[in-house]
Amino acid sequence: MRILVVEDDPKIGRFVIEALKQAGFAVDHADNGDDGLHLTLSAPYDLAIIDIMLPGLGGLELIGELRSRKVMIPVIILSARRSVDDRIAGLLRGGDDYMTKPFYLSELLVRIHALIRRSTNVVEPTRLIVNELVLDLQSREVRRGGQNLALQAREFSLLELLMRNVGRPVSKTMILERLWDYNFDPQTNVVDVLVCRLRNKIDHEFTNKMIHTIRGVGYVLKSP
Amino acid sequence: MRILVVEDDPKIGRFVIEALKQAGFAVDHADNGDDGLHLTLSAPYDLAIIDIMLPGLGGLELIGELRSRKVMIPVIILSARRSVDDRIAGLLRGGDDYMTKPFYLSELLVRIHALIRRSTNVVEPTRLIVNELVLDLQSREVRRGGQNLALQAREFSLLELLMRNVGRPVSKTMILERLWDYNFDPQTNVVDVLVCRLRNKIDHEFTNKMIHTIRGVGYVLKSP
DNA sequence: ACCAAATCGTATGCTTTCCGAAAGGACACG
DNA sequence: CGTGTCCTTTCGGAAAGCATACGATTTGGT
Repeated sequence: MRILVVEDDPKIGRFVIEALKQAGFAVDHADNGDDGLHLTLSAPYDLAIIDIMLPGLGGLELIGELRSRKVMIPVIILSARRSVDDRIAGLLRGGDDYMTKPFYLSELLVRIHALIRRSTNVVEPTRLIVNELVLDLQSREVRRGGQNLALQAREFSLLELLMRNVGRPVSKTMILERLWDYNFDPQTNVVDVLVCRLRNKIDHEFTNKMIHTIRGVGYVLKSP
Repeated sequence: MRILVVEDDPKIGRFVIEALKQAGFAVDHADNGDDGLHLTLSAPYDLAIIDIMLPGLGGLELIGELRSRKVMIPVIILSARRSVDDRIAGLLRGGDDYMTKPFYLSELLVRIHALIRRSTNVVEPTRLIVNELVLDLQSREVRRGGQNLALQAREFSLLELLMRNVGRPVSKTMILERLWDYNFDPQTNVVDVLVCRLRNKIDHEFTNKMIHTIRGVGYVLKSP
């Protein structure tokens, strides 16, 4: 899940970004409206969190631009004021939400999940299960056949991605985009290495391998 | 949820009222005991926050009046003094609480929610138990395997937070937000230090460690 | 009111753990 | 059989976490 945060206050920005990363999202950040617009147009985000008060292109204008260009990602608006401005109300579609500062992070997270659920029409499960492989998103635990596996952050995200696409191949580019910052261009074989590391933990001591390579395309997770 | 604040110090009063409003409560304010009494008798509040030192009718007398008229709303008493006065103790019912100034806003909010939960007959456990670890919310005592542990206020809160989320990781940002005030400057390692201190008391002399680190995310409490 | 003790945020090094980079071998496919 | 893709291992810098020390502030007792 990729989230764009458009917020100029460095303190709040850092705070929110840090929290979202810890919650397992891929997060990009813009500290003004113009950069925000460019990013949204160039990368596929699942959600945007936009402050109203921005230098240059304001939050409202930004949203207006997006809507007029038919970019329909759900938006959470951050505002310092308590009451909902009419202009804000006008811009918000059904898939949007509104929060006043200060807010509790837990509340922000709840709303994010609600919005994503609504916009994708999918009930977000707390655990992913593929055959004997179980990944618990809440406790961040991974088990294969009763055995607990200690994955690190990146490996965990990769496995999550693979499990959400059981049977469907996931391309290397896809993995790159989902797990690393958008403008990260590795000249190296990071993805290969990551897959290798994940395999060592998931497949190595099992006869039935679950991660398969599709040459020239990417990888698939298959239940044996 | 309607809350009445009876407080004559304008600075503290504004501070608390603002915070409560932002937390989503409807707040009324009286700056002396007599007005406080009239308001309580004329409007149905879910909770009252009453300062002890008041001009005119004092906080204690106000509570006494309320109780003798069978107005049974839960009360949070604010006092400048550290020790619990006997007269206060006598007036407090089960549904009341007590705080000394200065206090952390976050703590006030926690107590408000606890009180409202209690008074609305949602069962609120008085003690949290995770395996051999017992935390008593009322007496504020913590024991692990019969052994009594002396925790600081912050350590206590942290342990409470962890115990309420057994098995679920609690992110550092979450801890910051819950134990300190909103967007407290996270440039330091307060959380690390606090966790370290708590560990020394909870885990240090035990073989089964209960607090585990999840790199890049936060901490979990696990029963061994 | 004063002093000792306790508390708690900050600063600072140390240790551990990640994870990207690189390189060479293995394998698949034409 | 040759080329290109993929796998695996190793290495080192960087980051995250841990522990300790210090000092400002608060607390509590005389």
